Amino acid sequence: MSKQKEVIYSIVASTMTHPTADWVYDQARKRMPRISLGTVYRNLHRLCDEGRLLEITTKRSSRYDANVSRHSHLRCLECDRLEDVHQQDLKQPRRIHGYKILESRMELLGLCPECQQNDQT
Amino acid sequence: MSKQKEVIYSIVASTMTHPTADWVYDQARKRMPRISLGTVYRNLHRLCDEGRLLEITTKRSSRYDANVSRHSHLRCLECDRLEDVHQQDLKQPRRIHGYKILESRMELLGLCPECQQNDQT
DNA sequence: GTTTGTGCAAAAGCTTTGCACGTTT
DNA sequence: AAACGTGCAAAGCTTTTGCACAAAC
Repeated sequence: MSKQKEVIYSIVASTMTHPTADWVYDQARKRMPRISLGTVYRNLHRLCDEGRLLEITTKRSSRYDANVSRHSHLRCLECDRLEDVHQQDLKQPRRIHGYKILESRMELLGLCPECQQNDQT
Repeated sequence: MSKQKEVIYSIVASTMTHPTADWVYDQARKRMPRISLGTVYRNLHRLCDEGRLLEITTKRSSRYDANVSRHSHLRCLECDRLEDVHQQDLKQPRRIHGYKILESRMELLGLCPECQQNDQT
């Protein structure tokens, strides 16, 4: 684990804001002024591959989360703010954490039949 | 409703593949060779604003869906294929439409307290 | 000394936008 | 003519990548 990777992980782990790569880069430069954005992206990907971070795809950009346990997200349609929601909070329907809920989407992620077959090859 | 907008809507409505803007552009050019990609993007956005299309954000790009009724999505982690899932199909847990399910995410979309306040101003 | 990671800069998507022109009313 | 939509091209943003160099093993 390189010094850079360690710093990047600790930055993501230290916040609840689900930061973008660019925000992580800005923070990282405070500690390592010569770090490059490419390095930030490379390490964020590696950390995701290792299962230490979660990547959440947003309209504008990807966001990263050090909480890799099973949970859902609450996103503001206006400012793109992203928050964690725990399972037990999901009982109330129209209002959670002060948000006015307008839509909910369930996304199931996996492998389609074709890709499962290709994997065996 | 301009001729271009009509063509764009009908292309999205004619497929179940949740196409990207680029794919829509390719199809549209077959009918209107001089249509531009900018026009495709502009009209896709207008159609979303009018509630006639749904935009689904993917890692790679945005995808569009003419089925605006409440439903969930099934996405292949490998090839990015996207399919609709109906509520009643969600009972079986690990396998749906032949997909091997690896993760599921619920996303709640709405307005955060701050944006609700700004809206009133 | 081989492997792995880095900084830098360029390139590669996808998407948006300024502008002049065309269409519609 | 005023309002709106278009085609084209340029620009904008996020993300990826090739390369030479540095660090780690």
